Amino acid sequence: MEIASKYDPHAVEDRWYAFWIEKKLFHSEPDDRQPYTVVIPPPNVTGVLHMGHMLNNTIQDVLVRRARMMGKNACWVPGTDHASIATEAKVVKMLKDQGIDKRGLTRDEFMKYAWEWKEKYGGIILQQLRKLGASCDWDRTAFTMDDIRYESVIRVFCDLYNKGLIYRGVRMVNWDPQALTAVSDEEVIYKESHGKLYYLRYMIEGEPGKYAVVATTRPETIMGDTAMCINPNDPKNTHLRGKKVVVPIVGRVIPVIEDEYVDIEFGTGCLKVTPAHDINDYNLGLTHHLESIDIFNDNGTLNDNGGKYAGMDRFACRKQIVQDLEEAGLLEKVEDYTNNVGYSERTNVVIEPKLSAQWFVKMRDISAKALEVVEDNTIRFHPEKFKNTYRHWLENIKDWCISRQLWWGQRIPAYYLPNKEVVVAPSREEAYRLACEKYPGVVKSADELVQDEDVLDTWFSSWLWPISLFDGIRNPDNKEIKYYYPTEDLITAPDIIFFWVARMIMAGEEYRKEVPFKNVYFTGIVRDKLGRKMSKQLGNSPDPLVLIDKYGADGVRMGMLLTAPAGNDLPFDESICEQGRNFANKIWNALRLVKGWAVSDELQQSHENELSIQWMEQRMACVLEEVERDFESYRLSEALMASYKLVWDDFCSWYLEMVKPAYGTPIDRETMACTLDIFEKLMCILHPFMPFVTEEIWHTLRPVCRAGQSIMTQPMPTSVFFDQRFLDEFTMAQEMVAGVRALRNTKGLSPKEALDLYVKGNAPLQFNGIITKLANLSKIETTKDKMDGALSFMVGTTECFVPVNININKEDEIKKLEEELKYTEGFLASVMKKLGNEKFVNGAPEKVVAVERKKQADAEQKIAALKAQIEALR
RNA sequence: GGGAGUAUAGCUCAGCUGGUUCAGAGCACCUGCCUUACAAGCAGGGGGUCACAAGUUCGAACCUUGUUACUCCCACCA
Repeated sequence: MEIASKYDPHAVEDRWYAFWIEKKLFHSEPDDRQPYTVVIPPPNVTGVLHMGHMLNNTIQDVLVRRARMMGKNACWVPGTDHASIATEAKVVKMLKDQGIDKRGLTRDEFMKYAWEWKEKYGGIILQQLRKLGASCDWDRTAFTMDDIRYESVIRVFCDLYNKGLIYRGVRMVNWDPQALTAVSDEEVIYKESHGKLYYLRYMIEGEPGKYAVVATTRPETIMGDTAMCINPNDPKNTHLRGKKVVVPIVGRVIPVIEDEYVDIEFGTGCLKVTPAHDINDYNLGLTHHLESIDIFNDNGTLNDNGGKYAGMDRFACRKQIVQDLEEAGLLEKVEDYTNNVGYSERTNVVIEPKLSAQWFVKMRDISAKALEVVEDNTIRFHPEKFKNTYRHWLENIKDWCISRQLWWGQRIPAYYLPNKEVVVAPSREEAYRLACEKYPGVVKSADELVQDEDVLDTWFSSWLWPISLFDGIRNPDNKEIKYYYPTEDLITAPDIIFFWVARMIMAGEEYRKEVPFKNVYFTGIVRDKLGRKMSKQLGNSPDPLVLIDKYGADGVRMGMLLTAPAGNDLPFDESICEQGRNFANKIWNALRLVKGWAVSDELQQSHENELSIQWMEQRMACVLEEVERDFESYRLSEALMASYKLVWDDFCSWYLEMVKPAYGTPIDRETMACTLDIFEKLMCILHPFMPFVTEEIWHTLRPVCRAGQSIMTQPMPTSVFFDQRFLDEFTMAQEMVAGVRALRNTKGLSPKEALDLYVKGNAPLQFNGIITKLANLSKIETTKDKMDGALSFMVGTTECFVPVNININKEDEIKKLEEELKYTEGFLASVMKKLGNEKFVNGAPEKVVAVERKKQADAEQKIAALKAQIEALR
């Protein structure tokens, strides 16, 4: 059979993915096996695959595939998130491009367009995940706004409302003037920005010519000023007590109030108070019962309260008002100033604090248990340091603003009566019944009820995800939720620990009385070579599909995993995918080698081959133990590295060379069978990391037996007992081989020329045959005496001699030996110093002292040998 | 402003309870090889004051304190 000398992922990947789908190998149904459930962090339905998704989903796939091979009923549920703001913005833009203005549409018309858009363009990302090899149960694909999830969200809203955990209130919220909606605190990104600090003169009423100076970064908000505030302990402003001042330009007379909130050191110690447009001013307004004057329209332009500036954009107004102040002589000075300004995460416009009526979830009670289960490790965080972040947030938690002034989302099931009362119910009909019950005679038909215009925050759907995916809100006792919940591992990025992770834990406690997952694995953030976060704006993110095309899905998966320890940022450089690609090719060529061997039934298995197999199996057991430990502690990159070295070094570089028959000669059947077994097991170990190439090779190794089957469902090899002493002895044999090779290298001896090897001291005699083969020796003998005129090297305390025909440069040899002697003597000296220290000998554990004595003996022996060799050369 | 974390080879990282020849791995690099599986390869090799300083200890990459640098999170003083 002809096998191409280079592995070509293109020919393989799509074929096997189709095969897995066809055989329904990703699909899970509840059965007797132990469940292993993972829910995907639902990507935005509008999203396209980026490197963060690649990392995140590769990790999930590794865990899921491994669990499946370990005999668990693995279920990885995919889906997408409706992403209110992002999606609505995209649809609005699309409509605009078609010349349609959203404001000219009814809600229903808009929703129709939005759903059409979603059906047409949404979920591309799920298609892309297939290229990566993701073994999601696609039959279960869900959407946060499909019927089950929509209804679940509505039910939860009603339930929490009835429990008194949801309320409507007027609060200062973060207003996004572009998206025209409130956003939660978590969606505001503060960025340092360079602005100006304006010093404005507020004339004191009744004292002509006298004024107080106020420093502000936002002079346009003076129209909303309803007080000036000073600190009662501020000596420089005592003269302002009880006075009234005149707001510049506006002319309104406002009182001077006193509050310790004001920082005496900042500016002049005078603060203008604009309760409608600053959260701190708002709080001052509450304490001092100030009037609130809202000067902005929802889109960030000034409203009628802005007087002559009405209709202007807030930033244009700032410019104009500064000019007007200057002309009026009311601008004292302007300084450069750097402060933090909040931007909307979604639209990147400056957030405007705004008073408005919104719906909130009371967080205090609902969050208490959520802290506990993480503190007591019912849910484990990997890495653990994120517990700190989590604790800090929960201990300072604020109520969650869940209403959004958008159409794309679950519409809030609150209905207003003509008498301004509100009822909350899952449907208009039920709301009507409820209204009749609570306020008899107020409404005559359901049509009279006016439903709240707002939709719910997208996270208000996502927080139910692990439950709603299995319909556990609507049917809390159904078979699926009982089987699959709680899920096992959650893989997510640390930046949504509050948005999502914390809230899922709360929802889990509230609706299942149980945690939603047992482990949370926080991935790092994928950055570029310069350490910048990869983002669309910067254009520094490679297209994952192009990478897959270039290096193969297996290559990219491996590249990502190799440098991605949990919680560490991943400085991604495309070149690391090469390592993955090269590895796939390496295994591929091992396949070519093995498949090229002719098998003979006549041949007896040699002792060397038997030993080689024994070693390889033990070595595999040893590494498996390590891999299992790594998986238990979620150290995936280490598990992969250990597997990588097992295959490349132990299997390819050593084992295959050991059993490889001489060119043109066959291999015995027994060794061939064992080699295939080992090779298959290695493919199983690698399968979770590199699903495609391992499936292809697994089939090619034994095409007839494996037809119609998949490596996916093979049992994962587990570690068994291994003899460490045997492995150590082999290590010594390896060192002897390496010693001979090094001699050839430094002395320019051809690898083709067979050499003799004489060994003085301890040697792993049982491996002589193997050493002979790998080092290309004609013979290997033990000797009691050192040999003159031969090249030499040492393995531990064992001396090895290789007689050669070339002239030995005695000076060079002596120099080399003397260097080693010097090092060993230094080493011995440090050992002796330790052993000479009474406190050490008495204080250290016996075992440690014994080790030191062994070091001493070995070093002394080595020094004697080196000295003798030098002497002989002289 | 508050908190957390990190600092080990050119790069990315291991290094567990302080003690094994403990200073490691992979990549990169250097040298020699197209050896009939693989140059996406083989064989061999060089490379680190474990950020800095002090302390604890018989013994410190590891524990303590301080210093410096970087990263992240939270808060949002106009």
